[in-house]
Parts: sequence; structure tokens; C-alpha cells
Amino acid sequence: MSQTKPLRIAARPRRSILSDETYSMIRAMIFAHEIVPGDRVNIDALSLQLGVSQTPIREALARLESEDLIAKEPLKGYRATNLLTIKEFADLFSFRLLIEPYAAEQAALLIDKNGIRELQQEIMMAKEALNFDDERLIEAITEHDARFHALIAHYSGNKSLASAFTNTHCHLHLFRLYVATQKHLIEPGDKTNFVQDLFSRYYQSHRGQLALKQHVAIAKAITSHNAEKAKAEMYSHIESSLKRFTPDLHEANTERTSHER
Amino acid sequence: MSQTKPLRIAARPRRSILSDETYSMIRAMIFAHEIVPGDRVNIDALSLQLGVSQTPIREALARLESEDLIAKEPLKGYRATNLLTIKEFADLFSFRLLIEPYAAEQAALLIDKNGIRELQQEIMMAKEALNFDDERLIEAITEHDARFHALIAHYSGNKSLASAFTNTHCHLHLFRLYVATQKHLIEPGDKTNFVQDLFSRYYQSHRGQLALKQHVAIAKAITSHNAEKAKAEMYSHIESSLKRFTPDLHEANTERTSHER
DNA sequence: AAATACTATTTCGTATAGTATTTTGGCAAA
DNA sequence: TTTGCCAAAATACTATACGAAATAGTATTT
Repeated sequence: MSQTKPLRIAARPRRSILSDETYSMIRAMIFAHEIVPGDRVNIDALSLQLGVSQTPIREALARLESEDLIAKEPLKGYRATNLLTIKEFADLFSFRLLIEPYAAEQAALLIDKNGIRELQQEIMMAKEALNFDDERLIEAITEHDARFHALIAHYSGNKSLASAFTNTHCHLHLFRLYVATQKHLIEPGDKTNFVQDLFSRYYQSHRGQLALKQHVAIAKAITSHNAEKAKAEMYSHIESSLKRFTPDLHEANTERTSHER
Repeated sequence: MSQTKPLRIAARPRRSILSDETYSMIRAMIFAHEIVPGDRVNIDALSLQLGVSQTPIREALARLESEDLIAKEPLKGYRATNLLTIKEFADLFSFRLLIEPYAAEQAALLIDKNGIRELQQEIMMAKEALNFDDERLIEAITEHDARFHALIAHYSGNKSLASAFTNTHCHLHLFRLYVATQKHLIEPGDKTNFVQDLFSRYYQSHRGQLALKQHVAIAKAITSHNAEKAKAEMYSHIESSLKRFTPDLHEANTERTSHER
């Protein structure tokens, strides 16, 4: 009796949906620069490398295409999209400036005990991450940042907003740019110094706990249901990031912002 | 010499990428309620119906899934997503309220001759559509509305914003809800009257040229580079739509909006 | 009647073959 | 050397058939 159905039980390591796994794997490869921006993506090669057939790969690429992480040129194949330009980053943060302060405000109004716990837990994890060595730190902080903002978008209660935020893939783009500078893949003529400076400031400021302090302030405002403060803190948090991408422009912009009175 | 390569010239009716065509076809089927919300989508059946193999269908569905028009349940298959709830519509319009006034403002600052021409052309087409019979009218107005807002999002110059707007698929969702009411597919107990009333007001107001007047005002502000006015007009345009989804709430909301002083 | 076993259907993934298109590399002519 | 053309190779895209595994439905046993 003990041997009747051994195969049924231990048959497979519980095969999940290969198509989804493949998607995650390719996405991770883009994240980690194993697939370099602008590079051709050969389906055959990927199929061999990941040990799956073409079908799941095609589905994954179709999905990645609609998320703008992969571009398709008909009959020529797929390629990883290029890094965002400085302007595109600036636009991305301008966009976040439109939606995330509102998200924080709504989250402050709507968040429940569960959400409060999650948010506090996330802050705790980030504080622990500060002890990591430099190499792990940036990755950990990036991941924390992504989760933190996604969490707030989620608890805004507005699905349209939450998925719009997710679809920006802002943290993936940031990390990809960072890796590119580390690997000196940015064309030398092209403001490399600026980009590197940007990241040293962006991530060093994390090391210096600046951004984390901002996160703490936002989290505190939300968990105490102070909507006005949550909105304002989120605004200045993102605005300070935006300014790094527009070092020359923000002087000219004299317009008052929505959360100011 | 004339006969050497006749095949090269007239070879095929220039078959484009079947995968993309398939995507469009399935999307159109959702739009037109040929695929009913909540319905199972059988790949085999679709393959037969559209006369293509499974491969392009799979890619199309993967894409539609990441756009939330199709949902995948692992090992159970794909199904068309349900209609948006009233709350989801309200959230959707709240979201548009965050981004589109800004889009109009930026478009007014940045639009070029080409954009101005496009915008005016779009308005002209909409005016002509008013002469259509009722059946065609709603479809034509929906399409105009979609193009008009997308155009402004595009000429905001902010790609993040433009693609976020596109990804809402707001007009598809609206039209789908409309078709559902026409076909009496909404569960009777469930505010059908409200939904039908909503649409009669929404589209009758178009027939009464109300929304088109608003579009004209927005277009005029943008083409004359009046950023403040463009922002304000867009705000009230969307706000009036939002109110149709929140007939009871907007009294309580005493908060001032960002474009008001 | 409930639990179990069996069957049918469907999904998911693989493998392979064929066609269309692009890319490459070489050859000839300018 | 450069330019243009052509054929060959590589690659992308589609079709099709098959099999394994899970779900759903039915029948059987307890």
C-alpha cells in the first residue's frame, strides 16, 4: 500500500504556471541587466537558456511588451527597451507627483488596522536594511521603496490609481539606470557624470537615512489618519526626487502646487 | 526583366503580424460584447472562429490579460473581466481628474501647429457625427471622446501620463457598460435604473451637444495656449462626469480642488 | 448520503515542420 | 574602394499534433 501511488505524491514539485514563472524570470533578467537595454531578445536562445519551450516565452514577451519593458518590431523580433532618458525620468516623477500625494491622502483616510500593520512592518524592514553592506543596500532600499509606494497606492482604495502606479515600473527603471552606470554602459559623452551624481545623491541620501526619514514621516501621517499631512509629506518626498532630474528647471517654475495654500 | 520578380512585388496581400491583428480582433469582440463580461474564453474555439492557430491567440490573450481586459485563472482558462462597478467607475474618473487637467495644461503650453490641426480636425469630425442616427451616434461619440482625450494626453508631452491614460481603457469600459444596459444584461436588482439613467444622461448630453461644447472649450483653450483655462475646463469636464457616478457623495466633499484659487 | 474512484474535458506545455522575412556575406560592376 | 545585387543563412512567425496534468462531472462503493 505504501508504494501504490508514490508518483502521484512526489510526482512534480507542484508545477505552477510556467508562463507566469517565465515572465518573472525574464523580468528579473531585465532588472539585473542580464538582458541589456536595447539588446535583441532571441526567443530560441531564451528557450534554451530557461529550459522551456517557445510558447511560455512568447506569452511572457507579449505581456512584457504591453508593459513597455520589451519592444516588438514586427518580423524583426523583440528587444529590451532602452533606458529612460533624463526627460522621461523627469516626466515620470512629474506623473507620480500628480497621483501619489492623492494616494497618500486617501490612504490616510481609508487605511485599516491591517494596512497600518503592513506599513509599519515595511518601515521596520527598511531600517534593518540600513545595516547591509553597500552592495546589498541599494538593492534592498530599492525593493523597500517599491513596496512602500505600492502599498500606499494600494491602500488609497483606488484600483485605477494603484495599477497606474504599478505600470510605471518606476523602481525598475531607476535600478536599471543605476546598474548601467555601475557597468559604465552609459555613453561617455552623454551626461554620465550627471547620472552618476544623481545616483550617488539618490542612494547616498538613503544611506544617510534622508529618504527613509521621509518615508517614516509619510507612514506616521497615514497611520495617524492625518490626510493633509500625508499628502504634503508625499508631495515633498517625490518633489525632492524630481528636482534631481530637473536641476535647472525648477527655478523657473513659480507655480504654486496643489497641496499648498 | 519585367517578369523576373513578379512574386516579390505582388507576393501577398502584405500579411501583417497575425498576432497583433488577433489582439485587435479579440479586443473589438470585447468592446462589442461578442465576448460577454465574465464569459469563458476558449482558445480552441477562438482559434476556429478567427481562423488562426493557437499561438497568436495565446499572445493576444497574454497581452489583454496584462491590460486587465481578460483575466486568467491558472488551469481553468481565460475569461473576460467583469464590468466595472459603480465605485470602480468613480475611482476611474477620480483618477482621470488627477491627471487630465494637468495634461490639458501642459498641452496648452507645448502643442505645436501639427497638434493644433489634429485637435481642430477631431472637433470637426465630432460635430459631423452629431448628424448620425442614434445607433451610430453613441459609437461615434465614444470613439471621438476616446481620441480627443488621448490626443491631449499625447500632446502633454509626458509619456508616462499618456500611457497611464491609455491603460485605463476608460472608453472601452464605458461603452461596455452601455452595451450591457442595452442588452439588459445587468442584474435587475442591481441599480439598473441608475446605470441606464447614467447613460441616458451621459450620451443624451452628447446628443444635446453639452459634452461637445465642453470639448470645444478645452480645444480652444489649448490651441490658444491658455494653460490655466485649459486646465480648468478639463477639470470641470471630467468632474461633471464623475458626479454622475457619485450622485450622493459630492455634497459631502467640501475640499477645494487644485485648479481653484 | 458521503466518500471515493473513474471518465471526460480542458488547459498547459512541448515538439516540429513549413513559410515569410530579415540579415549576412560575397561577388561583380562602377 | 565603394556600391549594388543576389543568394544563403538566420530568424521570426504560424500551424499542427501530441501528451501530461488538472479540473469537472459522473458513477460507484461504502
